[in-house]
Amino acid sequence: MVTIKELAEILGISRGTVDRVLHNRGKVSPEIREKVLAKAKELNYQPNRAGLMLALRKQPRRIGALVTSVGNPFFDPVIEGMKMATSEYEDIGFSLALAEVKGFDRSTHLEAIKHLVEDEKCDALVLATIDDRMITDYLANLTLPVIAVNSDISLPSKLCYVGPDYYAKGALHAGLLALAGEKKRRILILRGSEAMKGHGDIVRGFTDTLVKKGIDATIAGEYDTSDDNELSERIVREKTAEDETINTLFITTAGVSGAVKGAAGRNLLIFTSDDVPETKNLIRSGRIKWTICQEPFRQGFESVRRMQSWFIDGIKPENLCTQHIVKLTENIDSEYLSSI
Amino acid sequence: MVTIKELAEILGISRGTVDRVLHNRGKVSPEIREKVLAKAKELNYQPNRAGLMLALRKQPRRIGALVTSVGNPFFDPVIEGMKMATSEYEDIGFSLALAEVKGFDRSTHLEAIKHLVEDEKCDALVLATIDDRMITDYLANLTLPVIAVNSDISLPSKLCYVGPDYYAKGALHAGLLALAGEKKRRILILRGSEAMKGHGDIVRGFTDTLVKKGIDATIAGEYDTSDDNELSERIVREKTAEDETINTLFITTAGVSGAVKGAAGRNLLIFTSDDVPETKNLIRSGRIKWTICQEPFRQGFESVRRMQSWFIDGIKPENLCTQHIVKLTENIDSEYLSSI
DNA sequence: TTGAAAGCGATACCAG
DNA sequence: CTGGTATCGCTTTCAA
Repeated sequence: MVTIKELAEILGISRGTVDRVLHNRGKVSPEIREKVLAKAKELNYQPNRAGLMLALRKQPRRIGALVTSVGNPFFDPVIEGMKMATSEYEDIGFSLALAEVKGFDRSTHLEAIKHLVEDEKCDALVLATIDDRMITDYLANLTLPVIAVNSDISLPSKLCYVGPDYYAKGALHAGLLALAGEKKRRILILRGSEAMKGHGDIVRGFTDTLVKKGIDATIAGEYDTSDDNELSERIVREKTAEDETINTLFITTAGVSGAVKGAAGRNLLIFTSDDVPETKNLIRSGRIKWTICQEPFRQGFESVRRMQSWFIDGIKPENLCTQHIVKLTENIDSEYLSSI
Repeated sequence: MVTIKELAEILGISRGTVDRVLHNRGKVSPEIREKVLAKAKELNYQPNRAGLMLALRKQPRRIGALVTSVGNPFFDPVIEGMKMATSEYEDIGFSLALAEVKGFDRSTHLEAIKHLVEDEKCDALVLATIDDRMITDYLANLTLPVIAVNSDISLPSKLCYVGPDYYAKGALHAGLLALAGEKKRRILILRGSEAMKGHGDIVRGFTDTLVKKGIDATIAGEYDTSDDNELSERIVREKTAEDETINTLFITTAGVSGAVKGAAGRNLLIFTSDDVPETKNLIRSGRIKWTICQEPFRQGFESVRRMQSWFIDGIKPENLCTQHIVKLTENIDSEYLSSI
């Protein structure tokens, strides 16, 4: 509750000097430095956010965000969240530069990131990108703060990760499958690109947990559908024709409607991940039994907000693991866009 | 992006006058008033939050909160959320007065609320209370802003409600029960006090949905356990002895460990609401198959935060329906205290 | 190396 | 009814 001004008065020095000590800028004599630090600690000095924000607007900050939203409606609420967080602080000089790309090609991603840094002159990066050396090496050589959102990257200097634990998500799918009965399972899996580590983690979490729980299940096959509906449809149709024992379909990627079409006429238990519009109707009708969402709005909101806090009060943000929200017919229509 | 100062300069009048117009306080000549409003709209004037906050600390605000937390660990994270929201803005003069009571006795609640208003001199109320005329009549005669949290109240003047849709929660339980197999169900229900409307709504949502989905299920009985473990245990033991066809136990209240003890030796499918510590171990071990949580931390955080926003920028907050989080063994240990 | 002062946006109060 | 001014906490810049 003590302010810089009060601290200065108590110590009989000027506010400027106290400020210089507390922020390690400029030269201050060691004795005064010690005295200030001691007193600040004693009186538990905490900077006032309002004052901080007011002074901060002199140096506008641009936050660059990369999302693989092209052709993937999952990212729509993520972007909404980012914009919402930006609008809360735009009057103190924060702005958002959005780079939207399609898929997981590393050159495309690198190019988009370079655009944010070089053309948009961003002061910070919030990235939903792939964990590739070409990209992390480039980022490691920048001095910009980076937050990973939705999919984590191996960058020691990153501030934090905001997004789901994909392995746990796969495990939860297995838990639901166990709940759904002791029937013998033969499972066909449609998954997303290997380039994005999370896609593999979901499947691993799923299969590991099936084994751990001793569930009577086997995997009939695991295919990357490249988020393509026609490909998904063909795979499901062919595989279920080849192997009549397949009774379960696990779709962890886009291309859901194609896959479901391919399963027409067959009595499969189907479950998916996320509640993109394509999925919603199929959950409502009961054709898809459940889906597990991952708070996309919050991912966007929190990633940008954490970057803002980093600039405002310099506290290194902690990782945020978003919740896994199980959705059935009964709750598919509840709001995903919580108004925070 | 335009400020009051700029507005004043453009119009050739003082900042004080602009301020008076924009806040409807003090007297201003109609012509000037019109001019100011027109210009403000034209230039899309938005108050700057930093400036607002800085000026606001001159009038400290005390927010009074009532929670039925005594003997009910569900409210622990709610309180944490309230404290977290308070700490974010305490440097601009917000403080929290917490009144903790046990159970749903209306006189106890009214007394606690009066204490907040009269003794603690609170400027606003955030209440987890019962929807009783004695209480709402008292509140209606106050001029303080009120937000209902966790359980809604019939108070026309309340700003908003933050908490779950209990009926939907019951429906989701029914959805999960349907997922768990087509077995014929005979269900024993343990529920909380009628005084709290939500308790009844859960059961209604549950039974309505069982019927709607055409599930082969009957209710063996529905009992208020008063959150008491010994009573729960006795009821479960007696009822399951009387009626050997009972194969399902739905516990929507505290006293979970007692109820589970009473079910010892019997092969019941058990499910509950919320993940209080008492429940956690039983979910881990698989004795309880699932529980549905309701973001308690967020309820506390958002209710207080909404009240703060009401004071800071005067925007009437919207209702917030918290999500229903299905928890199985696989995700019972993921964090409930999301750091927002 | 340190002090003093201006400025950020909004409010409150005192004069006129 | 209106204008002017001090104030809030912090940063930054200019002098000393």
